[in-house]
Amino acid sequence: MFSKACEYGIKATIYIAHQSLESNRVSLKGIAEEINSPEAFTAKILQQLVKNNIIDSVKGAMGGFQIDKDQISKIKLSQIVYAIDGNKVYTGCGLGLHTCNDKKPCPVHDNFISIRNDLKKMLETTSLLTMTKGLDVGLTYLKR
Amino acid sequence: MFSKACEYGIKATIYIAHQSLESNRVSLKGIAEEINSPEAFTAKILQQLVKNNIIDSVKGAMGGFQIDKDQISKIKLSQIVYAIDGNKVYTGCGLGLHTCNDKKPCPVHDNFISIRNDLKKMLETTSLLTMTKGLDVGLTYLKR
DNA sequence: TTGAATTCGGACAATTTTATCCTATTAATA
DNA sequence: TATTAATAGGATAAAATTGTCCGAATTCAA
Repeated sequence: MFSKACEYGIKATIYIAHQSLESNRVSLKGIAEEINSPEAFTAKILQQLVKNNIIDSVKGAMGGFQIDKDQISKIKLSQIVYAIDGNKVYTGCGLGLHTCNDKKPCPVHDNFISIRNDLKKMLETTSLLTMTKGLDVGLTYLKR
Repeated sequence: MFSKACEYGIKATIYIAHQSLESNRVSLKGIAEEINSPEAFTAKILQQLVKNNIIDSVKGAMGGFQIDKDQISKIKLSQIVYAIDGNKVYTGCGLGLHTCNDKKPCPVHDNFISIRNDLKKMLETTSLLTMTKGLDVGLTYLKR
């Protein structure tokens, strides 16, 4: 569904948010360990998230990544996905046609449209805060 | 959502079905032209579909690809997708976790599960016949 | 002010996916 | 039976994605 890069990005953002809620700034190394991802590759993805104003970075010793506490409930899953995978999740035709719309639909257009809409809606309504919820009670997990 | 190979596979199968309904056997070349796909690559995909008993092939002059007329309503979109992309559409966790289930869910597990179920259901209930329907009336398209 | 810890960014490498090429095999038909 | 039109299949190439390495820049703290 998403690219590997996007999966890492989502997990990293959730972890950063979770730590930010407890006022902890986290390092690349810590993130990669916690979400089980290749460190250098994760660094690239974090850079993208920084550029897209989803997370903040602080350089230098004691530096790291963090998210403003009051942003955590405002950031939506859709923003993270968009920052890394672009809008292909939303726009793409199920069969990869360039022009596929209600007027010139592909043979599976109608079937896909509703599922795509549901997915879009879900991404746009799921907040970062929601995704961090289960973490501390050990209800949800970021690795394994 | 699907791989390029899978997209070509779906389009090719729809085209073959459409022609088979009119008792026409079609060649690789004709298929590739009709669905706008690279010929040699399409050949590989057709081989997979043949091996998975979704389409039939006839070698030699006047050979080509076809589908038994009475199979066309029985073949489901899910079979085509499975033959080419395997079961990752069904099983994969939204964040790519190895172990992600109701007992140890990832933070987006519940959100994904229903969309995934809807997708699965759609793939399993959409028949090849259904997908060929709009084609002859010019209601749906395989290229552009 | 120097050293250590850290992110940034460019270049590169490995892997996977997509695509091509060429030869072998098969079958119809002249 | 020879020719021709087709699929089958192996080897290879190109492109995209995933992953690594290393030096530069920045910041903290001794």
